Amino acid sequence: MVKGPYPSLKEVAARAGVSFQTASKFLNGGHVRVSPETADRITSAARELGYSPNTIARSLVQRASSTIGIVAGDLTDLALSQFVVGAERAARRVGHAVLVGTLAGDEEDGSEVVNTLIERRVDGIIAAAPQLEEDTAVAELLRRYGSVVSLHHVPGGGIPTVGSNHRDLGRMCTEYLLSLGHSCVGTGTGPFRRLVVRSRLRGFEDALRQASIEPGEDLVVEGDWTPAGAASATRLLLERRPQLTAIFVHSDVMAIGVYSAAAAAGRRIPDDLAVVSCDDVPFAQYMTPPLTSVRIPFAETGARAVDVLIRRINGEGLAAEASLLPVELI
Amino acid sequence: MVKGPYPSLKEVAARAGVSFQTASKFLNGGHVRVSPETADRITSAARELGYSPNTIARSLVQRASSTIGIVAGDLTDLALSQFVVGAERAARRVGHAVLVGTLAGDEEDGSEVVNTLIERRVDGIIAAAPQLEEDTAVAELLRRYGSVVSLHHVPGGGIPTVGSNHRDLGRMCTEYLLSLGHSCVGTGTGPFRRLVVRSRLRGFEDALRQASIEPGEDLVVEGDWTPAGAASATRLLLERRPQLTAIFVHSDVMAIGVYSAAAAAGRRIPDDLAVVSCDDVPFAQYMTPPLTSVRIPFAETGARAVDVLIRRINGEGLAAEASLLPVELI
DNA sequence: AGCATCTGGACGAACGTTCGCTTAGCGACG
DNA sequence: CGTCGCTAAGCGAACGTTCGTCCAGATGCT
Repeated sequence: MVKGPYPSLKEVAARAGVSFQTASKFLNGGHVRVSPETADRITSAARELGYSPNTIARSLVQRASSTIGIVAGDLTDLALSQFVVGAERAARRVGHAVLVGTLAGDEEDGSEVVNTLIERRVDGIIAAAPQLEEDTAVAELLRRYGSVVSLHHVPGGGIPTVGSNHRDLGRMCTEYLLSLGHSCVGTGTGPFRRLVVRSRLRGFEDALRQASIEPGEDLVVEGDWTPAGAASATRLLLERRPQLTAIFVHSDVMAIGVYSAAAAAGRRIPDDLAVVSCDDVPFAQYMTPPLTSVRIPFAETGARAVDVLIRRINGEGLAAEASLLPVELI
Repeated sequence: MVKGPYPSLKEVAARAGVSFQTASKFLNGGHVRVSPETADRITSAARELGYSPNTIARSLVQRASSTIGIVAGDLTDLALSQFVVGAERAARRVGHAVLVGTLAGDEEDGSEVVNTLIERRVDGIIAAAPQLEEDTAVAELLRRYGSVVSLHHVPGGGIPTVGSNHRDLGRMCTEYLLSLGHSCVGTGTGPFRRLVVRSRLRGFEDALRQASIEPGEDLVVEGDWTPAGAASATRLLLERRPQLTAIFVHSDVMAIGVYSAAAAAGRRIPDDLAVVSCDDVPFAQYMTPPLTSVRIPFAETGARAVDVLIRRINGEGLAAEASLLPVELI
């Protein structure tokens, strides 16, 4: 219960018999020459008093908080939480703390969250909330605020983005199904308004065309990331195209809905219906039958985002989109 | 790209023709009487300049950062992320920001994370990392630091805890299976070293005894939260007690492993083997067959934790364990 | 001996706030 | 007419650092 009044540099210095500025230089300020004996006195004074530097005061004078903010969407989403974990680790490694604001749920005010971060003078902001794709107010706020990196496309552009190449991902998944010998392949997607979804869809079409198959509109059903949506998408697909033998869905959780709908329709997986999805959640291989899924390197993306952000904070240029590569898995 | 030099109170005040202290009182300092006209001048000066209060400076003089720290374990765990989301929302509602430190992975140093938070002078800390149950170094650190609330038991005690009543939960799940007519019920648990696990186990035994069934040791197999562990636990259970017809597992993700093992053993669910678990992950009802699961109010627990913490920060007593209640679900 | 150079450390200022005390102006009251 | 009380605003200090400059003494060189 030490609490409240932390010992300050002044007290440490007094005990060591030096000026507090000297103590500051020695304790926090890197490499200043101090005679070995004073060094010793300061060190032990600090230890005895249990000195802990006050980052707040430091931030004030340095005008940098060594803190970055993350505006996160629904952390409950595995993808996002992996991203945040990756980002936090990377940030800590470079001496930055992470302030998170969640945007989960119905209509929380994005601007409010961002403003909270700004008032706390974070050095930079990472946007990792899909719903920001449609929020022009927040987009404007972020654009005005220099150091920002986003996981998703931000309306109006001008903000560097990190992520994976989802067009490749869509193509890869589809090609995998085609390579298995399937010729009638459908897809249950996420909401079309998301850029990722549209990218994956293009990849899907790419692959079909390359196999000289016309990617008919009836092969595509929009979903909403939920198993329920995926289940009804599957029903619809099977109804439209009874000869359908393969499905590419946009997330592992959706795949569960596909399994469920397939069972209800009396289709056996993978004999009557092959399924491939993406995310590679830890339980994918334990589903019956095991799910084929593409791993998306969310944690690495988080680390990458921090990397780009720090560079931006330090004023080093670059604005391009950084892409990372996905890997197949069974 | 406004960046760096935010306008300060002084600049706002200069533009409005008042002293900066007056501007401070009016803008941030609650209800001070100011003549309507000056109020107006200050307001518009602030708006024109795009003034944003500097929380850092405020924290320095007030010796309170309006920030709380969360030491979180693996955020990738749905339970924990729900908790964090709940906590963050609650914190924001009372004007506090949230600094997270993750402890995910092998051996990250808990003390280091906690120290980072302390150096940033968070007003209080919420511990939400299961592995802290075994970390006496961090426990000591937290105990010395007054305002702490934990989601898990902290070695040495002295730290208030929030959570659900897991003994009741264990009993509830087991009774449910018994009420279905099963008389040979087994359980696949989490690691025994976790208090939650032991509590649930006691509830399991309570229920069996109440039904006049001897809770044999061979009905219990320790798992590790993973589907793989649960699958082998299931195999072991079925091997020991071929007449087993019901299983209670400690998480929905583990339930997936049970399904998988049951399928491999040729047991049909729920005809040959009934399964109940807890967490109520969103996809539980879409598994085939739908999973019966107990909902644990993680988000509410997070909010509750913040509540207790804030009270502690304000010096209002109370140290007891606060419990919340779980609800059945199909 | 005189001067430049280095070394260990002190010192003042600044960062942007909040907080408590003081003050100028003004109407009311006895 | 002197005093009181009120209102609107100003002023100084403090919070715990970092940073650049300054200074005294010791040492080296000629």
